[in-house]
Amino acid sequence: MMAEQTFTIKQTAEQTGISEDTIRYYEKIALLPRADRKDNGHRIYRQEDINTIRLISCLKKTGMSLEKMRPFLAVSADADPAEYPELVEHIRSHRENIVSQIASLQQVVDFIDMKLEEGRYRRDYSDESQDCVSEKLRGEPKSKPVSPVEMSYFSVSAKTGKPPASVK
Amino acid sequence: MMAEQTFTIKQTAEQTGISEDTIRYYEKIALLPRADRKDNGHRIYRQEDINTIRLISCLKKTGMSLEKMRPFLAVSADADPAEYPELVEHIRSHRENIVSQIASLQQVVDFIDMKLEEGRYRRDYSDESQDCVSEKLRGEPKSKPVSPVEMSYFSVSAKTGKPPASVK
DNA sequence: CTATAACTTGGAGTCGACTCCAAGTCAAGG
DNA sequence: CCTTGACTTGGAGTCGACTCCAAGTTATAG
Repeated sequence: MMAEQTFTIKQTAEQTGISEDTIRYYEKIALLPRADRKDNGHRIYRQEDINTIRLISCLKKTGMSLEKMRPFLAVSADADPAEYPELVEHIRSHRENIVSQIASLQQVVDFIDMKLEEGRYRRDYSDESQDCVSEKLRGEPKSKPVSPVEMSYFSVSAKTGKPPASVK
Repeated sequence: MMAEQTFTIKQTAEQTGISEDTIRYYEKIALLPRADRKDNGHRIYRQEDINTIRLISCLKKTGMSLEKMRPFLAVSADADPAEYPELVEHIRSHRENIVSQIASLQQVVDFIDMKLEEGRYRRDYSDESQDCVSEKLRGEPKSKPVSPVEMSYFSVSAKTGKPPASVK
């Protein structure tokens, strides 16, 4: 058996879709651990590292900032989450963010579908509908339903930015 | 009947969760149309404007840049999408983006669930699994199964189509 | 009359996340 | 030996999206 395959930074970039510069940048800000080097100083990556980079890329898609990723990577990298209860809370809360983000996204999809499908014979919708609202989320099929859900997620400040100007 | 309710920028900020500064900024970059002013020059907003701002906020959550929102807002603001076929294509394509983003997000949720639940009795997963992939999702709050996504979104080179080592 | 508050404007500053650059090292090929 | 190419480094520059500021206006309250 071969002693575990390794990759250059270029190969790693190709495999992950993250640019070499960005990978170095992640190392620079210590989001990634310092990669091992060959004798000539070149970085070498293993499958494990590629997985980590993919995880970063994945989390980025959820709108998580690089800073907030650190704890995730910690859990991912070493083992047992149960040993870091604080972290677990952190993560669980981000899970909720994501779930609500999915709802948000599904609503945009519904909104788009609505716009695209209803085509023309619509006169006024502008008063209550275009909050891209709905609530059921399923996968693909173009959903008709647009049930009135309170767009609670709208103002309740999802995650980005600051809290909504001190709610009275 | 009353001649349509209007709001100050402050009220609008409160209702939408978008700061006054940001609302003015959106106007400055013409993402929002120039708001009407009162005699004293203060901006006034109507329900329609608030809806538009909410739509922006909504689209932002889907990771869309302000620039790419412009066409969406055009469709939303005035009427019939069927009149702008180019736009419709644009939007349809973003819809696909979002759908795949939902898949992405669902996988992160699954990944988190996996990590949180398997708790400790897991030895190694680090070689192939932590691409935050999985495909089952037992009920939690609401969502049912979403879709049997493969990790195609993980960059063009989705290498081995190997199913995740059947988590759990 | 003053001062507080809610706004206006243009412009400057900040921050996260890259992205690019110059100068240097090293290995292989012509 | 010289060049080419793939890398290294530290640091500077860019870009999107705000966020803050100072100076000014108008309205209301004491």
